[in-house]
Amino acid sequence: MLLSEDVIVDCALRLVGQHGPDALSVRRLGAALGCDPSALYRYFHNTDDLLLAVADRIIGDAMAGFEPDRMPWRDALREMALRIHRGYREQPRVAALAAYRVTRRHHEIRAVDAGIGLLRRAGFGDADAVRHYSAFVDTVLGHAALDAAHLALPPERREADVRAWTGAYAELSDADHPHLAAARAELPLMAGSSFETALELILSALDAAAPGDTP
Amino acid sequence: MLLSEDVIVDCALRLVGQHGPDALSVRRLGAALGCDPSALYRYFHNTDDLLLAVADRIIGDAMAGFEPDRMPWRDALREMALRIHRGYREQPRVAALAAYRVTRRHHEIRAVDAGIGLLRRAGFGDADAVRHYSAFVDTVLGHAALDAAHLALPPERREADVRAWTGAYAELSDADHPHLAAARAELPLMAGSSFETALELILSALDAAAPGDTP
DNA sequence: CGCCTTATGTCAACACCATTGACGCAATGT
DNA sequence: ACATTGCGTCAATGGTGTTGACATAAGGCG
Repeated sequence: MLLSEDVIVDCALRLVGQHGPDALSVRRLGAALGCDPSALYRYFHNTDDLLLAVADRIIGDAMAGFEPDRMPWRDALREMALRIHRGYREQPRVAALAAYRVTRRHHEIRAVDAGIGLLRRAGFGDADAVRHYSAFVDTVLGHAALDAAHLALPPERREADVRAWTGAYAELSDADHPHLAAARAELPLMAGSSFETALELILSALDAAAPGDTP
Repeated sequence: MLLSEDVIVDCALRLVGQHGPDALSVRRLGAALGCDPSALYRYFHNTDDLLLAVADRIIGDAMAGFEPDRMPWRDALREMALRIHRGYREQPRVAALAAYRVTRRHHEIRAVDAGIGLLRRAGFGDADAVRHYSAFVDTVLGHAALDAAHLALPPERREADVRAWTGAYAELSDADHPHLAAARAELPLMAGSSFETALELILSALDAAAPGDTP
């Protein structure tokens, strides 16, 4: 028994980390494992299934050691968001492929249970807790996917995007773009990630909407 | 001269609209146009180039007729978000690949100018206006990418994701997942898009943070 | 022990995909 | 009238996921 789900997922993460997202193909994976590509179908129904397993591994690693019960719900939600975001940011190439998927696997299920629990602790009713958790986690995943996609770009393309905000965007005619002209000095702020700003906005909105703590 | 950039982009949009996102391939496009697939390379450097041309058309269509000056800044931001989200949602395959790009083109520049203008009108200083616009638009784009990617999935996989929330997720042991158990009846809420909930959260947070209107 | 079943990896093949370079043809400008 | 250019075709290359038949090894059991 050479292969196993874990061995394959390990290898997939290593492969994508080293050779980019396009390296994740059944054939290359088989070559890296030293087995026939079709052998993988003994362990995963198809490539989508494999991708979900990889995504769940990322979630599990990111959430390892998370103990939401030891802190206020806002802080716990913030830490959860930062963990997920960091986990995907460290594997940008996988994140770009998998951030938007429902893995239906163990680690994701645990995370969802914890997240909904935090919002119930904030005083939300069951329906509101689910709705707000959904909005919260999708916002985090959306930013993670965006930032990951940006990180996964070839370096020269990424630098061109950054330069756009400090260079090209700053040279537009003032008449056509009065607000860009007024805020010209601040435009480089557009180049970085806005994840933390958005996270604090969402958290403050949830705080304002929460019926009341039940600590 | 049978072909042209416009004819090809038109056909690509029609093709995706009629036969689903997977229909967008050079071969099918060639077949639909009645020409050899390789003829498209006379007009576009590669498929990515073609995709960006299609994306540019989508952005232009989505923002056409937007007049932010005619309404309160919150309503204008909301409409802007809905327009961008709808535009991408109608072309999921294109959105999934292009939502995170900085186009640096005309329509994007206009939108950024308008958005920053709205936050300046809300009373934010230049730096805060840029920071908050960045967080706002990235949240919208992140959700658009997520929803689009979900819609771009093959139908049976999308349905499997939806079923996960109504089926598999509802059958977990209560002891291991107390909050999922408590909110079991509400879990199907996780299956749909959370974009509008998140949008209202962000808008209310911006509203609360705004120093004061300058209408 | 010997047989039968099951698990697991191999192999060849199918049907797609993007992309490229050589080729022919027709129109255009000189 | 001739050369050049633009444009579509053709054939080929090398990549992709997935499938079904085949071989081989491992246990379970009479």
